[in-house]
Parts: sequence; C-alpha cells; structure tokens
Amino acid sequence: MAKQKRNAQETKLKILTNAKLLFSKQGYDATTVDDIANASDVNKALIYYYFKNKSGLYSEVMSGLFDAIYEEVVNSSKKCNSVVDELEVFIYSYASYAYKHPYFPALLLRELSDSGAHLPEMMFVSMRRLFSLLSDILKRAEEQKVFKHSIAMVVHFMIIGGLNLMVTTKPLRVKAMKMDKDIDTCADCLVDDVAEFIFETMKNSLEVR
Amino acid sequence: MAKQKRNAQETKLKILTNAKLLFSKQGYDATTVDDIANASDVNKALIYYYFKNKSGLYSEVMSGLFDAIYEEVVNSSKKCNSVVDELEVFIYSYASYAYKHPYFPALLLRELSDSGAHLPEMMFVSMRRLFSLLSDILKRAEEQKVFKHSIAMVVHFMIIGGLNLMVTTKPLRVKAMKMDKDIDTCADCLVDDVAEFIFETMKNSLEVR
Amino acid sequence: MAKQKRNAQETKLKILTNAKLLFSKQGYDATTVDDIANASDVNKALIYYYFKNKSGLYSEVMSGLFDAIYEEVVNSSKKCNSVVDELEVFIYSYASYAYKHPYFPALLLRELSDSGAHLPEMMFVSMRRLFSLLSDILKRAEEQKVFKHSIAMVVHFMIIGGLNLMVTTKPLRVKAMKMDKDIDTCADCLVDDVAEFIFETMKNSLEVR
Amino acid sequence: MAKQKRNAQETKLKILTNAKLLFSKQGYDATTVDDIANASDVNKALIYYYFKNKSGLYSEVMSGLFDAIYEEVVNSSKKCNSVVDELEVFIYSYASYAYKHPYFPALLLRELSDSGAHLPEMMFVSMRRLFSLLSDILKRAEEQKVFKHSIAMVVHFMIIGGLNLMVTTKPLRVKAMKMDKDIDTCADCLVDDVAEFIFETMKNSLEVR
DNA sequence: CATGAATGAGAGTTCATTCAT
DNA sequence: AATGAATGAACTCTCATTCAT
Repeated sequence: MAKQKRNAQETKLKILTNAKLLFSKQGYDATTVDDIANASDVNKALIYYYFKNKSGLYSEVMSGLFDAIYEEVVNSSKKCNSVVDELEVFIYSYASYAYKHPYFPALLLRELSDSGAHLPEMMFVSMRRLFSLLSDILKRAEEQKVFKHSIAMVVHFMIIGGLNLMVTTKPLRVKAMKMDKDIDTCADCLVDDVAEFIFETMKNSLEVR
Repeated sequence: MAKQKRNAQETKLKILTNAKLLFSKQGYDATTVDDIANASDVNKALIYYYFKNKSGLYSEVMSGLFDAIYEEVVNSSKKCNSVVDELEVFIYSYASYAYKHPYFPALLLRELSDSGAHLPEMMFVSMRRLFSLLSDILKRAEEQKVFKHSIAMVVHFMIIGGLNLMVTTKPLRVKAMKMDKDIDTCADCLVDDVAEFIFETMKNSLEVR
Repeated sequence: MAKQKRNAQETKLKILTNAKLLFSKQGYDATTVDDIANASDVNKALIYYYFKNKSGLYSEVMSGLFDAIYEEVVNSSKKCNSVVDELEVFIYSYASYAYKHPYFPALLLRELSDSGAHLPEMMFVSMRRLFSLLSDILKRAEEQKVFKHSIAMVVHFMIIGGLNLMVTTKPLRVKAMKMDKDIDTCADCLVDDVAEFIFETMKNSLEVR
Repeated sequence: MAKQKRNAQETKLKILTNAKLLFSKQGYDATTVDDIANASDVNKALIYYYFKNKSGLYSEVMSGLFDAIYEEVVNSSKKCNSVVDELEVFIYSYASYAYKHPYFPALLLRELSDSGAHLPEMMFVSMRRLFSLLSDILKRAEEQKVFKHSIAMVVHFMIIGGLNLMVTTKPLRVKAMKMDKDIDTCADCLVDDVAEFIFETMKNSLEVR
C-alpha cells in the first residue's frame, strides 16, 4: 500500500539528513523521534531498525559532521606552503564549513556546554583530532620562530568560539539591529570578512616581529 | 510530616539556587521540576506557587545571572584610568565571574546556540547591555587612536567564546590530558592566565604601533 | 496590611455570591476554590474557615437557591383562588425565578444529570418539596374534576425541563439564529411568553371538557 | 506483559464504548483518562494515540451518539402516513433510544447546561438537525390545519426535557419512592407509558378541534 | 524493509486542603 | 477573622521504545 522498497541507503540518508537538521534546530532533547520520522516521511519503527535508538542516531549524525569538517580542513591545507598559510586555511575552511552547515556550530556548542553528555567517545576523539591540527600548526610556527609561544587550547577556542557564535547568533543579531541601529552587531557581515578578521587578529598578535 | 519552614525568601532562594545548578549541569530540557524540588527539599507544587511554571523559573534564574555579571563588570571598571585598562578589566572580571559561577557559561552557550528559544526578551536585553559595554570601550579606544578599527561583535565573541569554552570544557580537557600527554589541553591552566592570554592577544593585535 | 475586619457576614455573603456565579457558569469540577477566592477578593484559606470544604460551600450555595425558589413559588401561590390559577402561578413564578437567576437552571440540570452525585440529602429534600407542590395542585384539580388524571412527575419534568432548557440554551439559540434564519429557535422570546405557552399547553391538555 | 491484541478497530471501539459509559456516569471533568484506560484494559497512551486528547475522545463519543439518535428517529418516521403519526414516532423513538442508551440523556443535559463548553461545532450542528426534524413536523401540521400554531423550540424542550429528566432521575426517584410512599415519583413507569403520556399531552393541546 | 499497534515510565501542571502566624 | 506558605495526590499528556505482522 505505502511506497516501500525505496532503496535502503537512500532512506537511511534521508533520516540522517532530517535528524541533523532537527537536532541542530531544536537540540537533542527537544527533538522527538516522531519529529524525525515525520520529517523523513518514514515510519518511526524504521528509525529503530536502522539506528538502535535515539542516541545512536544522534551519534551517527555527529560523527558524520565531524568527519566532514575534518576532511574539509585537512584537504584545504594540503596546498599550503607556509605555516601562516596553514593557519589562514584552517580558519577559512572551518568558517566556510560552519556557514555552509549552520546546524553544526549549534550542535557543537551545545555538546561542549554539556561536557559531552550525549556522546562520550566518538565526539571526544573527533574534537581532539581537529584540535591537534591547529595545535600542530602553532607548534611548528613556534619552532620556525614565525609565531611567539601561545596557549593553543585558548587560541583554538577563540577561533572556534568566535566563528560558531557568529553563526548561531545570526538571527539574534539581525533582530538586535532592527531594534537599535546604534549598536553594530555585524548583522550582515560576510563569512569571509569574519574569518579574515579572526585570522588577522591572531596573526598580528602571534607573529614575531 | 515534612518540615514546613515558613520563610518565603529563604525558600525561594533555595529553589533558585538549585535550579541554577541543575539547569547548568543538565540543560533546560533534561532538568525536571522534580529534580529541582528534590534538590531543594521542597514540594514540587511550591515551585509552581512561586514561579508560575518551569520556564518562568528558568527566566528568573537567567535574569539573576545576567544582572550579576553585568554588575560585576561595571563595578570593576570604575577604577580604570585608560581604555586599555578597561578592556583588561572587562576580560578579567568576566573571566572571574565565569570561573566562580561555572554554570553561567554553560547556560549562556546553550542559550546562544538556541537563538534564545527559551527566553525571548530578557535574555536579549541583558546580552546587548553587556556587549555594548565592550563595544563602547573599543569605540573610545579607536577615537583615542589607541586601537585600530575592529569588528566589535567578533572581538566580543572571541573573548566570551574563548572564556566560556575554557570553563565548560574543563572536565573534557582533564580527561583528554590523562589519555594523551602529548596534546596540551591546558587542563590545569589558571583563570587568570587564560584571561591574561586573551587580553594580551587582543591588545597586541589591536594596538596602534 | 490587607483590609481585614470587614464584617464577617458580608465576607461570607460575598463568597457565596461569587461561588453561585462561578459554579453555575462553569460547573462544580471546573470551578476551583482559587477562582472563588480571587473573585471574592478573599484569601483561599478563609473559604475553608467558613465552609469546611469545596463541597460544603457548594451545598450551601445550592440550599440557598432551593430555599429561595421554594419561597418564591409558595408566596406567589397564596393569592390564588382556583387550582388552575395555582398551576399558572407555579409555572410563572418558577419561570421568573429562573430568568432572574440564570445560574439556577444550569446547576439544577447538571445536578439532575448526575443523579445528585455532589449533594445527597439536602438537594433531594428540596427537590421533593418543590415537586410535591405541583403534585398537590394536580391532585386537587383532579379531585375537583377540573383536570384529567395525569402523571405528575412527567408534567413536572416537562415544565421544569422546558423552562430550564430555554434558559440555559439561550446563548446557543442566539448563535443558531445568526447562522440560519430559517430555523426559529425562539432566540428572543420573552420569559412570560414561554411561561404562558407552557401553561396553556398543560391546561389545554389536562382540562376536562 | 499485557495482551497485545493488534486489532485496531476493536480496540478503538472498546475505548469509545467505555468512554461513553464513564462520561455519562460521571461527567466530563470527573472522568479521568486513566479511568477509561483501565475500564478498556488498554494502555493510557493508546488513547492519545487514537484520539489526540481527552476532549477529542469526548467529541468522538458525542458525535457517535448524535448520529445514532438521528438515524433512529429518521428511520422510524419513514413509515408514517400522517403528521400526527410523525410526532408520535418522533417521541417514541427518541424515548426508546434514551432508555436503551441511558448515558445519552445525561450527556445531553450536561452539555446543554454548559452551553456546549466542551464541543463547539459538531454538537451544535447535530442538535439543530434533530430539532429541525420536529420543527418541520409542527410546521407541516400547522399548514395542514391539523395543529394550532405553537412555539416549536419550547415544544421540543418540553419533550426532550421531560424524557431526559425521566431517564436521568430514575435512581433518585426510586430512592424517593422508598422514603415516602405518598408521593408518586413514577418510579417504575415504563418508557412507553411516559412516551405515550407526553405524546398525548402534546396532541391534546395542539390539535385543532 | 517497513509499518501500525501498543506500552511503561515519567514530565509538567493543577488543585483541594492544611498549617503556622 | 484572615493570610501566605506548604503539601500530596491526581491528572493530562508525551515520548522512547518494542512487538506482531
């Protein structure tokens, strides 16, 4: 009666996509399995068939996202020929990914405010992998006497925090702009301008002169 | 049967305090009114007697926090005698508040990833009030030719984001340290060191030389 | 602090009046003690001080109403000089009471559909007292060969049912009229016309010719 | 653990039947969803699965009843060959339905005393449909000079009111009889006798002589 | 693969009622 | 006489999860 046999892979992907969207928009708790099933035009039980349970689905969503962003950053940084370049590329490619997938920053921030309550291991590993990319850049830059010594973890969070908050607060900032023209909330800044500003800030500050 | 204390103020405060703790540890959705009632050693219905409903309680919790941090920052900056000093004080006092009330960063971050889904107006107003403090510092510094032009919103988020993430990820970072000694997650950095590093970064980068 | 010592009797009356109103508008279950306290501008606990509990208050409200309608009917029928007159007066005075106190029909109907779940005895006694008034009229009329034999209980319910339903459905009937002009729901019939019609119907039918 | 029957139709019907019973016995507010679930030997959540919410269930119950009584009356009146016959059939079939489904009168009376607070539209439409049946009979009778002019709405309520109250007060009247043999509450009158008496009363009174 | 039917555990909220003052 | 504080028991409704088909 219903449209069955619709290709397993495709169905699974559809579920993942909708889950990603809903989780990011509403958070883990506020998103129900029913929501996801309806959005995906799929029976609720099927979600359990594919993903064991809600938290399993969430994990799979998050892994996907982390893998993707890692790929993006790593790939982009291949064609670099200086550590400073590498930092720039790190920031730009993270920024561009964040803007292209605006659910990601929300999910990441939420996860970090929970100290990773929902997904212990995988999240953890992926985060560290990303951080060690930056950490490594900074270390090499220091060895090459291009950058001063810095606290990599804090640099990382200034970059990630700055970019993520710019993405997640976009609607808030637009609203603020409409209410009070005097305060500039950067409501229609472009990604690249933000990324550039962050990069320049870091370079300026860290560079050995 | 239970102890009826008949001290309204005290009781209400006890509820607010426990709510603050639980909301920050577990998030809004994952914290039940029962949790709060039990933690406060109070009948659940009493919470509704004082706060109308869960979201009303949450609002009151958040208002309190925002008011407090605003006070802290404003008071501390009174004794400054230069704009650069003001920036330093802004960062340090925010940092010290965040470390003293570690639930605050978690709540703030979560709220910002939701675009303020849980509390429309009040949150909004308080956030802007805090931001305009920093925005004003930067503007005056620029007028005095002490700082270059900068994007205030991004500066704000780099500071706030950096600090908040350092607070909320503390347990995660400690765990990471134990697993892999090679990656330095700044697991036992002190508040003041972090604040100082952020301040220096910003000053270095923005200062007119 | 608050306006106390406001005369006990007066306060009690105010509570009774508001209770009567609310119970009739919303029914027993849907009316909360808080509703009544607020409407009466009185502390909730005071209601328990005066009336033991919700159902006690309800009982007192109902007794008052039944006593009043009984008085009304009995008094009016004193000046009659024929049984037919007495029937007429019974119907008219009941009708006028019902229109003057439109909460009464609603309460009565509700009570009767419950088989008197809320107030066992008193309600019961009062109802019977009223019925025996009519029953007696019909019996005497029959003895005097003025009326044929009839089933008093059914006559009673046709009168009471007809009048009460006309009162309680007034808003419904007005609404119906606006939607469909073709069906005449007697939306703006006057009390007296309804009473007259009922009286005439009964007289016509029962009279010995 | 419990028996899962997997027969949707049957289960749904069981719920509706028990709901009908309980709502009529106890009224809307006093009947809990738990009551209905227990009586139906069904998990509470299932009720929400089928009926959205309590008031949705109530609506469905009431629609069913109104449809049924309308059918009954309409079908019975097909074989009539005079308007007077039609009136008789109207009264008898309503009476027989009311006696066979004694929850109906209670529900109807309660609904009418509320001015339809619980179910806006459907109730309304169904009531009017029933009334227009009688209204039409009276109109045609008048045109044929068989009946005098009358106020259809009041006639309707005298009939409906009389019958319904006879049904709902049955237990009360039995109790009264036991307490006082002198007052005849028609405690063991038969349906048909009541219906006949009402019909005769109306005919006698309305007929053109 | 896919679905509708069914469940258990709890969450938020309300309310009659009582107690201390 | 009157009040604010506090409670326990219910009640409606939701949701992750499972089962039978």
